Amino acid sequence: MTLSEEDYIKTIYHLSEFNSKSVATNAIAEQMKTKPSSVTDMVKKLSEKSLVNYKKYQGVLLSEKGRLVALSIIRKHRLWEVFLVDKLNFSWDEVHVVAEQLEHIKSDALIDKLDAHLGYPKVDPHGDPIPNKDGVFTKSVKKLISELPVGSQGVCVGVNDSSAAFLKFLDKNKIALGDTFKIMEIEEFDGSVTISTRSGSIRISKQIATNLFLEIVDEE
Amino acid sequence: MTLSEEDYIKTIYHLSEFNSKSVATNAIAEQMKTKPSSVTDMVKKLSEKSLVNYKKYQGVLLSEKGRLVALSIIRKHRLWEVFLVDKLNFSWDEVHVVAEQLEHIKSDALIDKLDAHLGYPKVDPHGDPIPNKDGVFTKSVKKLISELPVGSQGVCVGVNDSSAAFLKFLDKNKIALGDTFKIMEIEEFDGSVTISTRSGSIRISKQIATNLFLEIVDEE
DNA sequence: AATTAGTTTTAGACAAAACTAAATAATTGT
DNA sequence: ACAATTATTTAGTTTTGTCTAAAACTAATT
Repeated sequence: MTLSEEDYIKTIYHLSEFNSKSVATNAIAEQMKTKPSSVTDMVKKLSEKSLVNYKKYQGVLLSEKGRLVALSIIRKHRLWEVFLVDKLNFSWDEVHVVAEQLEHIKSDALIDKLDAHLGYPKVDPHGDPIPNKDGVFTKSVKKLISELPVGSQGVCVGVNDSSAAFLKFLDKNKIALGDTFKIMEIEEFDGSVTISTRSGSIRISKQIATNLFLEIVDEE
Repeated sequence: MTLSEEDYIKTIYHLSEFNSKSVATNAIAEQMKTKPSSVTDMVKKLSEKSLVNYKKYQGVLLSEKGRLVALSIIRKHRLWEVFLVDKLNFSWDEVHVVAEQLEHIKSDALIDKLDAHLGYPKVDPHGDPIPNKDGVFTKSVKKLISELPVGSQGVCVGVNDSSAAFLKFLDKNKIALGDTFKIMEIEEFDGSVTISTRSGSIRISKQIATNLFLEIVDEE
């Protein structure tokens, strides 16, 4: 597998992760900042290696073989992210770019030993699940606060908006990654949400609630 | 810098590491398992970027700029080797191939943090020195036992011959990487050497002495 | 000084992965 | 239903790094 092939496989996986419809050439091109014609070429090549199922004008879907390749790349990406945050003290929002490079390192032994070194983590620093060697993983349970019902409880694992202003707001309100929150009350009128934290209850506006991800603990 | 350019720079560095003569096109080709014509093409390209000094038919030498690039790649390679051995429990002889991939990861922050995480090591698992950020490093003090005078003391950091038979011999005689040895006596007649180890003195043949590297501690 | 053996460079070609421009298929709005 | 729009593919180039084969150079020998 070339680096480029791996990147296409990964992109196709992510584009079909939720809606399991076939993926459009244009969507891939846009995501990868390349041109649709380049996508067509590569998709033909991947199809010949039976990594994707492809028919002209019909979009693509990963084959089972392709899906396993994608999951092995994602496994590597997420394990490296855990390493960068837990062992090298990177902050959660700096790791993606470096992990995009590290995910292409080819060595099964390396990944096995890294996994062991990290204590077989189940999720990466953004709360996304880490597939095991066989591509098996628990569904993501990462949700925006605004999507959760009263009573939900979870660990804050990420933000949508990483502007300086927003991060400053979080800091001021003593909200940090890794904190555990519980949804106490949802105000129907304006969508604001009251959450309880270690340091007491606070009310956050709808805008904040649509920018904070929790990883829910009591779900499988 | 492309991956390929980095590999050429590194190879040229190693070929001129000891004899500071200019490096022959053929030598580079042989080392890199490529053809002399390919080397010429690349060397022209590197010359245009003033990474090497090159005149037709005269061989190449790294420029100061090129030397610093080489040292930064070597720094990365050796730091990753330390990581693989110290943190992931790879054995000293498995790490080179993986480190050849890891050395190309581009992130200054990553290398700084890795360096700190490893405790700012001075040498890699083979006893080779690790350049600092500015390309400064202490000369290698790695020597074969057969090259050392009586009284020398050092840490065993590597072997020349990594055949199963040789490794088995070392195991049987309780010689392992990381052990400290002192040269007690050299037999002129057959070149055999008596060394003291933690577990007592043993005599090793000249053949063994020319296959074991020590890193000398009391030298600059 | 000429020959020869070995090394290095040139020239032309190829594969991979991208591109542009043009052609063709699919979809959508009226 | 069909014209207009949008999406996709085809065809032909470009770039990077490689290759082979042939030409040119260097150095050593006669």
